[in-house]
Amino acid sequence: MLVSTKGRYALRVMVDLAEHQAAGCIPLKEIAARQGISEKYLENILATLVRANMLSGMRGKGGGYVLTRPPEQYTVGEILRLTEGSLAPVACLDGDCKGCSRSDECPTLDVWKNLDKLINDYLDGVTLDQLVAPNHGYDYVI
Amino acid sequence: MLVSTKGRYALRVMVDLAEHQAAGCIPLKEIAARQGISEKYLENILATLVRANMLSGMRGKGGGYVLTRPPEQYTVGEILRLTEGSLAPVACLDGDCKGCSRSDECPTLDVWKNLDKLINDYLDGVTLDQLVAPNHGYDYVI
DNA sequence: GTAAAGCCTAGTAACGCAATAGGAAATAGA
DNA sequence: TCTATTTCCTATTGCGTTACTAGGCTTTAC
Repeated sequence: MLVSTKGRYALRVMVDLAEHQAAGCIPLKEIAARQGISEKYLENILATLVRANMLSGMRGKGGGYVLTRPPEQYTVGEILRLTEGSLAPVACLDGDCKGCSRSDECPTLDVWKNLDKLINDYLDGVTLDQLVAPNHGYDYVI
Repeated sequence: MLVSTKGRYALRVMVDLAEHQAAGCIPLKEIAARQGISEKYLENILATLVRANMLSGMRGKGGGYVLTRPPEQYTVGEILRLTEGSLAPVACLDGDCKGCSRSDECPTLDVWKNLDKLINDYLDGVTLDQLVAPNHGYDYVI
């Protein structure tokens, strides 16, 4: 599996925040309820996004999370690479294993490289605003 | 990780067999040595390929493995789908989880579907003969 | 008959994933 | 200042999958 729950949840949450950005700070509780994800698990995921400055978290009463940029400036690729660690389709292209002793003569390496580029290019071409439902684009603030 | 060692090894072995097909039956021992893969582990992988009729195994002295079709009739996609079970990039598209209760409204589902198609289409477009090293195409039989 | 090969069923150690637990620190409002 | 609400931080745990390993049986050529 290329993308685990962590990455999938992260993406859904980012879309959720984009859809509700007009409402300002959104507390984790609200996102978790809306998305049907355990609050504790979401905490981990949001922490990763905050540390990478994709979100900012406001503590205390009335706090919550907000996007740090407009939705069109996030790509799906960067969100997934961050939360998954890597989107490499095989270990051969991923950090540690890089520089396999057979890479010079490996007949399959090009397939993996092409696949890797295909995946990353596609996901880097999709931005968050493209995933926001049309009817949510202009939330009214109550 | 989309593709594990099982799929990677399977692909390398298939290429190896394609390169040496002129030599007839190739015993597991020889492939394992050439590819630097544990014999016992390779056994499992080859068993899967044989059961799917991608290879045939000849028992007894002088036995070994041969391709059942010409290399240009194998796609990388079918080899990997067989050995990996599935090439779906997310669990949402894979057997059990299919029909997630949120799929009707999921804003990210299209991304996964597109990615899935991209991956499978690419891998189905690459055939085994394209991975065979040029100098191995016409092995001399000794 | 024997050596060389594939076939078959288990078993196991290590790892990563998904989730949980418990508390510390910050903040707004009463 | 007290309290409720919220994020932040560091573990820990159960579970399934991956990557192998073990041992024995069957087939076949010489």
